[in-house]
Amino acid sequence: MRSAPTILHLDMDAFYASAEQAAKPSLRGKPVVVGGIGPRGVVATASYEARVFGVRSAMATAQARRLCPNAAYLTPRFSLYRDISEVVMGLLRALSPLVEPLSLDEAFVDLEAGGVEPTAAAVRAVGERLRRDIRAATGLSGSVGLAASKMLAKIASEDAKPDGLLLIEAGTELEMLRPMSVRVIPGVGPATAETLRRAGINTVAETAEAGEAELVRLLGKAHGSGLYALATGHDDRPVVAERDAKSVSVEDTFEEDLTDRTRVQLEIARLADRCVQRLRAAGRSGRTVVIKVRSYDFSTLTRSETLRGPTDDPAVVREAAARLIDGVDTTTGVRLLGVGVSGLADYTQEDLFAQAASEASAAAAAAADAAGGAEPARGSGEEPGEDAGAVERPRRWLPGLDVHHAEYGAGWVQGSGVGRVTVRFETPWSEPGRVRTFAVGDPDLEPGEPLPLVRAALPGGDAARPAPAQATVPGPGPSESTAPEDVPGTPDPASPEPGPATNAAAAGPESGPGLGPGPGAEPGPGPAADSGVVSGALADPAPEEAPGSVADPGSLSGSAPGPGPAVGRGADPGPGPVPGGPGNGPGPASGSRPVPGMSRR
DNA sequence: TCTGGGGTCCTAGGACCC
DNA sequence: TCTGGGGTCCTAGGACCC
Repeated sequence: MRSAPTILHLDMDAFYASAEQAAKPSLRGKPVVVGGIGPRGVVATASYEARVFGVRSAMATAQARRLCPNAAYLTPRFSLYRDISEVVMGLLRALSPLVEPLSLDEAFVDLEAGGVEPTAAAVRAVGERLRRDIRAATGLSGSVGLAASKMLAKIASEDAKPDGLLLIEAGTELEMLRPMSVRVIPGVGPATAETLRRAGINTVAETAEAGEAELVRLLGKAHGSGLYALATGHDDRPVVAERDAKSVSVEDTFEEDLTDRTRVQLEIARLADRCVQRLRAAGRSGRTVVIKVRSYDFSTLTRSETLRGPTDDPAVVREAAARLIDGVDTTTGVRLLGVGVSGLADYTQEDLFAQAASEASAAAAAAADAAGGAEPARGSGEEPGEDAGAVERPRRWLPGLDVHHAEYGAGWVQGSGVGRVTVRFETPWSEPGRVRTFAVGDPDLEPGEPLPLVRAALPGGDAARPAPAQATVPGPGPSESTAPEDVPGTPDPASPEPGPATNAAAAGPESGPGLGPGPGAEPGPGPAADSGVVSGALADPAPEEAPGSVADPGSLSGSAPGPGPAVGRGADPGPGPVPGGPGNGPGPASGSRPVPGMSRR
């Protein structure tokens, strides 16, 4: 443990949800839930406004809908989050060469290695400036923890949320730590906490007092002694930049359990291909192929096979995966299938044949796969049955998706169904926009790309101020990089509507076209993933889609068509003036309250 | 309307070798 | 002709994290 709080931990506040609110002015100040939309989806991030209703990360989306029916339910747009993350990580790297990202929205920074004077005052100043810079560059807030060890810096940032900074003075660590629940210690999850609880250990102080021998007896060697060290404030884990991945895997949960053996084999082959594409994209090859099978009852098993040498050949991985699935009984129903490769080596063999093959498949697979890799409930259109090739995918207007209209400019799909698509025309820098409805085949409407949240966040840029109409070009570095991939492939089923309007949306169509598997469902063997998306959001009658809301004609007028009564939440954005309803300040961060042991993202 | 997707690390038993 | 010990690799499962 250092003698000065020179380890910084940054955690962006409600990252995905905040990014969506920043991108969609009509959602600011309103509950937003980002995650899987389908019947088996889970919440990735809930905005603070949604947390007030009890919505939490990792909760089933279905439960979230019950708790907070008026929230806007959006599918994640990873390309956007990745772009924002790159900007943030860039700011961190300007502070020190030692930056250790933990995910898109979290990282440790070793300020000492960055030459920051090891005093509380200097370190605090760096943290405050960082928070300002992040807000200026991304429009989002992040919380900062500063302490003498990784564990404490992380605990501090959690405590500082939202939109805060907490520095733990050297020497005061134990006193702050001891009364806390042992769950604050990284590595202590539900199972470990329960084991400890049964032994009468609930707090950090009790953990320390139990002694190392007792902890090892209860939890095993590594875990026990590791926990003892952390509980007594000993944490010398260094901040390490750049760690090579040790495995690559892909998996899909199906909307309905698979029972057909042929279908299971087909999905395994597809997953193997997607996995290899990712492996190759990373310039790696691997030696051990693993498949994962989750049954109808959620029990999960894995089977693996180690090859004689590393490979990045899709046929080899596909065959290994096929052999493995052959030995698994799937007659009772399969909920999830996965394929992974571990024992990674740097990709060396570079024969032309492989190269060509990879490029060929790239085109076909790129969109679908990239989307797949990035999107949970993707429904990228993987064509049923057939093989790659799918150049002509039916256009789907899934809620949340960015679009561009020849006349009205940039906007996003709020919902679609029955041959229509409703779009809200607004950009990150505009006022909340209006909603308009078009026929799904309207030639003036086309898929768009995520727009940068802050104008001119990049080099070339500097756009003084907004010029709404011009939504297109400003692709600043970041959004440009990945955007192309997933835009098209990214189906975002989402839901609907901000505030009160949501109701309308929900009510309307949802009931309309019959929810769920009704009659229309079963559109075929579509890949589950596929169906996932479509039916995901809401109804899904025809093969078309119909998630989201159908737009309410009412919204054309701009005002909230709403269900009149609408729960008290803010006024409808419509064209209206400032959104933030009554209580909430505009900032996403505001209405919040940290909720103790609460969520991550 | 139970429970995503992408990872990491640890444990434990068996095979195999010396 | 019951029987030791150690090391490494492989497989399977589980806990945990974001």
